[in-house]
Amino acid sequence: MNLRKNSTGRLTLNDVARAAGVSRATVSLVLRGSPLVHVDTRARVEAEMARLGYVYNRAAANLRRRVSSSVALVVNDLSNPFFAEFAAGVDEALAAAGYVTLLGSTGESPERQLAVVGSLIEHDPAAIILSPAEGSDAAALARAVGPRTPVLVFNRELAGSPWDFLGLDNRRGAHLATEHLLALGHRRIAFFGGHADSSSCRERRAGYADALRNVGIAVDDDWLIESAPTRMDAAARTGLLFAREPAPTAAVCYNDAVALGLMLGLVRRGRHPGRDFAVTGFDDIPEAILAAPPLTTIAADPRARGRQAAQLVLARVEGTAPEPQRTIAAVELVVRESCMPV
Amino acid sequence: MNLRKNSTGRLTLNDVARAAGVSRATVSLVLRGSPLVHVDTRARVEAEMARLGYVYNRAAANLRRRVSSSVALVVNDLSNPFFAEFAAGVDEALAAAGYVTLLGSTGESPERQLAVVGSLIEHDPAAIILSPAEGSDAAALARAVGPRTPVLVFNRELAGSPWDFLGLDNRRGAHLATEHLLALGHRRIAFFGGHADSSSCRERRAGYADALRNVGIAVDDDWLIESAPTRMDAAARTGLLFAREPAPTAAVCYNDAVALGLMLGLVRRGRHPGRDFAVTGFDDIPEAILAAPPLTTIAADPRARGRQAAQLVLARVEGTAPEPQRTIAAVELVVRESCMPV
DNA sequence: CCGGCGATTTATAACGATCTAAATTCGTCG
DNA sequence: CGACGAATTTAGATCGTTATAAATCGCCGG
Repeated sequence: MNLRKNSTGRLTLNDVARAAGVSRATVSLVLRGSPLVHVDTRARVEAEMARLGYVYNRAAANLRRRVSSSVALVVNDLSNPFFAEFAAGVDEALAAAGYVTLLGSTGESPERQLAVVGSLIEHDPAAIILSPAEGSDAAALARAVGPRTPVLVFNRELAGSPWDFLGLDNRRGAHLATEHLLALGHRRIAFFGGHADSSSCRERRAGYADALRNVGIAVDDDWLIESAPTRMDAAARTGLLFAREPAPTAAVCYNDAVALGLMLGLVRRGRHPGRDFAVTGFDDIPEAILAAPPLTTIAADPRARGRQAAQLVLARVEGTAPEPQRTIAAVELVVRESCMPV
Repeated sequence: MNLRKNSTGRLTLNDVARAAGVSRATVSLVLRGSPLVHVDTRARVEAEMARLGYVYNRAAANLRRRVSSSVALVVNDLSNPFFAEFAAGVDEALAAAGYVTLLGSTGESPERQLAVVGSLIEHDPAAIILSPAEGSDAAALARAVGPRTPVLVFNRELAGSPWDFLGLDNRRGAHLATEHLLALGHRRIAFFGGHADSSSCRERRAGYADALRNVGIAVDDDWLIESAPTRMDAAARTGLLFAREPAPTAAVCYNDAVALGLMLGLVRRGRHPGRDFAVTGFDDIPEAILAAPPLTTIAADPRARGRQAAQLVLARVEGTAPEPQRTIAAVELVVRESCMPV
C-alpha cells in the first residue's frame, strides 16, 4: 500500500483509511453504505471521517465509475424572468435527483452558445438542457455536443436536430387568446411582435389565424407586425398598428414583454390599454399582474416546465427510449384586465 | 502500452493516440499547445481529433493536475430578478475566465442551503459564491464547506464567518432615498418592510435614521414597519402605515418588491402612489420602471455585482490575499415618478 | 564512425476514487 | 483441533488525463 503523505492538504480516502487503520477499499465501502463492512469498522471509519473533515471527491469517483452526476443547462437569457423561473425549476428537480446543474448563458448569441456548449461538454454532463439562442445552427451544435450526450431542446424548435424537444402549446395558446378577444366582440385583431422566422412565432400566428378563420375572418397581412421580442422594440413599433384606417381594436402579442412594451407605446400615444385598445400577452411573467392594467395572458408555468425538462432529460439518461420525444406542455388563458369588450 | 479497446464508445486520448500513431503523452502535449511537439505531428494529431470527434475530459485532467475549473454559485431565489441578474453576471464573468458555473438554489431554506452546499462541494469547485438564505447558520456552513474552499458571501452579512464579503452600500442607499423625500418637503416618512434582524434591513434603517437626524427629525418607532421582503406581504401590511394620525406622507421601502407591494396596497385603499403618497424602492429591478407610476429607487446594478463577485472570487483563488476582504459596492438614486412633492 | 547535443517522443507513475478477485478472519462442527 | 463456509477485509488494476524523467532521433564535429 502506498502510504506517501498527501503533499497538498487535501484529504483523501487514503488519509481516512490510514487514520482508521483500514484499507482504502474498506473506506470506499463504508462511503457507499455497503452491508459488507462490519458495524464496528463502519463506526470507526465514520468517526474518523467526521474528525478529519473528509469530503468526498465525486469527480474522481465518476471518472472511475464512468458516470456523470451533472446536467448542463444552457439558457439564452437569465434576465428574462420566464427563463429564470425555468432555470429555478430545472435546478430544483435536478438537485432532488442528486444531480448538480452546470449553468451556461448565451445572451442570445449563437457564437457564444457554441462556445458555452463546447466548454460545458468537457465537464462531461449526463445531458444538456438547451434553450437555443435565436439563429442557432443545429448542425454546428450537434458537432459541438457529439453523439454521446443526450440533449433536450426547450421552447424553440431546432430544425433538423435529432434531439428531444419540450415546448409550449403555442398554437393553442394564441388560439385561446384570440378567441377571448373575439368573444369580447373584437373583429379587427392584430398579431403583434416576435420574429416571423422563429418557430414559436410561426406557431402562435397559426393559432391566431385558426381562431380568426373559425369565425370567418381573413388574416390581414398589414396586421402581422414583427418586432424583436423585447419591450423596447415593441414600444417603438406601436405606430405600425395605426398606419391604416380602420385600425385594429385589439392585439394578440407574441409574448408578455412585447405586450408590456405595446402598452407603454399606447400610453405614449395617448391611448389607454384595456379601455380603448385590448392587449393579450404570452408567458404570464410576474410583471404581467403588476402592469397597469394587469395583463390578460397565456400562462405557461415556467417553473413547472423546468421541472418537467429535468425529468424528461433524466428519463432519457437512465432509460433508453429509442426515438426522440416531442413533448408539448399545455397552456392556459388567464384573464385579467387588459381587454375590454368592444 | 495498453491497447485494450475502450469498452464503451467514449473516445479518449488513447484512441486519438492510437489513430495518429503516437503516444498518449504526445497527444496531451498537442492538446495543451506545447511547443515541444513537431509541427507535422501536431497537424496529424489535430486532424485525427477532428475526424474522430474527440472531446476533452476536463474532470480527468483536473483530477490529475489538482486544480478545479468550476465555481459554485448558491443563490437563494432565482425567481427574484435581482438575483437572476446577479447570476447572469457571475456566469458571464466566470465563463470569460474559463470557469464553469455550478448552480445551486436554496429557496431561502437554510436546510436546503446546507444540503446544496454539501452536494456542490463534492464537485470540488475552486470557490463558492454564496448569497445566504435568511437565518443561515454560519458555523454549520463553515463545516459543510471545509477549510480549503474560498467563499465569497454576497449581499447578506453572515455573522462570524471568516469569508470575503461583497455587499451593497445599504446605508448610503437608504440615506439617498430619504434625503430625496426630505428635499421634496416630506417630514413624516416611514421605513417600510424587511425583517429587522437581517443585516441589510438594519443598515438601510440606519441610513434612513441618519438622514432624518441630519435635519432634526426623530425616528418614530411606529413608522418602522416590518414585513417579509415580498410583494404579497407588503401589500397586506399597508394598513399599518395609517394606524395613527397624522399618518406619514411617504415611505422608504426596504426593496422594490416591497415598494411594489405597498403601491398595490395603497391602490386597494383608494390612494394614488406618487400623487398622494410617495414611495421609494431599493434594487431597481426591471419591473420598477414598469410600475404605475414608475418607481423611484436605488440602483445596485446586480449584473455588474455578479461580474464583480466573480472577479473577487477568482482573485482569491489565484492570488492568496491573507485577510478576508469586505467590498461595498456604490449605489445610486434613480428618480422616477413615485414621489410627489408635498 | 563515435560522442554529444538539441529536438521530439514516450514509458511510467501519479490524481482519488471503484471494482474484482483473492486473502484473511471467525465461528462452528466433526 | 483442524477444516470449512460465511463474513470481512484488502491488494492491485483501472478510469482519462498530466508530469517527470528517460529514451530516441537527426545532425554535426572530430
